[in-house]
Amino acid sequence: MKEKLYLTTTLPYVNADAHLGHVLEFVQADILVRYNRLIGKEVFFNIGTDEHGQKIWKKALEAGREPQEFADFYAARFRALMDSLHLATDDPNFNFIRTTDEHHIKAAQEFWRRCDTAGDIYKKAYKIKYCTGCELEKTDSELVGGKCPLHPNLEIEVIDEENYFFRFSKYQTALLELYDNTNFVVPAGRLKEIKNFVAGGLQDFSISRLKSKMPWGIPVPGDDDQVMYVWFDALTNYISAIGWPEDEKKFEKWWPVVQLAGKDNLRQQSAMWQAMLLSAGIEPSGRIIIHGFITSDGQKMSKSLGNVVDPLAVIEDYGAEALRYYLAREVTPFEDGDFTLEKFKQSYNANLANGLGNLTSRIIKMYQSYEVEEPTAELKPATEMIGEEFFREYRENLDNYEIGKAADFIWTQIGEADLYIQNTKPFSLYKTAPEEARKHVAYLIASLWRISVALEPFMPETAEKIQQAIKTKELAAPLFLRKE
RNA sequence: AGCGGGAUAGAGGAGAGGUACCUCGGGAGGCUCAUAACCUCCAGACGCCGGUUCGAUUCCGGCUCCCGCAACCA
Repeated sequence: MKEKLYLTTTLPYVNADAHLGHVLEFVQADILVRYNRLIGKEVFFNIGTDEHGQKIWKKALEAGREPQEFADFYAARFRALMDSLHLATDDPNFNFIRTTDEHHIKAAQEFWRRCDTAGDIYKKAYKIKYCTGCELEKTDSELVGGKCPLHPNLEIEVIDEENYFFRFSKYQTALLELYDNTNFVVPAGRLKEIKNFVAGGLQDFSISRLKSKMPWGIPVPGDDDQVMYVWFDALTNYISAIGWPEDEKKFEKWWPVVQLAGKDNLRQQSAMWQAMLLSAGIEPSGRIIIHGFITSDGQKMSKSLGNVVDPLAVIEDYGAEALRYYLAREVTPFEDGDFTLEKFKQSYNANLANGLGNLTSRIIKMYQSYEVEEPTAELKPATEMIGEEFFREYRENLDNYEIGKAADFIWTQIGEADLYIQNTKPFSLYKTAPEEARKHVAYLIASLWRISVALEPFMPETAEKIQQAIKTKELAAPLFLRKE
């Protein structure tokens, strides 16, 4: 039987277009998905959009549109982005979930019932601070001297709202036990962080909102006045995506999940969600992999700083393959990584144009000019080849989610091929000893083929182009032209 | 206050108890298959103060400076 893997990203909240952070996670996920398929696993790949909640409701109101219409608009744009990024969307085990899908709504409600049956949901009055000037809830951190900084002449009102709460506190011990599995959260530093947090004590959190104030959510079963708070609803997507609750067979086949999430999601994914699963009587997630943020010139990207990079613009100028390359190799998988257009261009020119692209051109040119025979025995299918000793280091890195190090392996091979050409000089040898020259070129073709195999998870289209060029002895167009 | 991460050539990154590596940039040379590409060589660095050690940039302690997080923002 084939080994299985269920991998999911965090669902982005669709109140705006995707930014580079989302794209980083999508690309990391896609590389892991493609790699695991390459080594022979059957992989279910879940990705999608989180569509309920106050922010979307408000934005829709402001725009004078229905929240669903608003969510549809952004969901379609996110879905289109998946293809623009060359994600493996044509695989039957690719799933794009929307939290407004009928099936997901039913699953979220059933999940609620299970937690309720377990005695983990209760109603209590919940005090919020409210500024009548802003007509908004305020948190303590937003207040200055106990008053709203925008309306210092008004008193902050305290409003009591009855909401449902989830007994998070009940699961402290169970969570700490879960963290005894030292690989539950990767990297280790993040596991330590969440351990410390949970050990410090947990407070129950609210999981519903008054429908009269904010109707855009999944109805709470058995209470027409309340809708689910968006987190409670959204987290259940990881199980509803694989058929929970009614398709037990499918669920059993894929669960537990390996999740990718940003460092801001550490608590939600590795503590809150796990407690919810325990409450509902479902086995916890398999693993949570936490990545960092993309900064720009060392600073958080933000509209006010004007340093936001639009992923679509980068794809427009350089192509998705180049963006995938940068995110995979120049951004460390677990720490923050920096992205500026300047750095991007530099890396593109050095590694894609001068490196991979130029190497491919020079090898293919000699291959066709010197009438070299195809080294057929060396051009084995990728799925067969990837298990060879040659790729051991590459596989070990990807098995440990070390995406950048696996990419380094590929570029080491590229460097060695360039050096091999320099040392054996087939281009001058061809004049005096053409057979010798042909042997060297055949060797180079085999190297280039191996490079293309390793490249598949990272740059699927480029890998395909290289293999085509080898098969047809013809490079249709240079892979990556230098940008000035 | 607390928690976490970081400080490595001009810039950006990797690294390991004992010749400190890579990319870009600077200098010199080589090659002509290639996308002014590719190859070789040269110059240039481990924040500060202690400790452990035969030996620390790497381990430990302190200091200085930066950057996150601080309950639901990838």
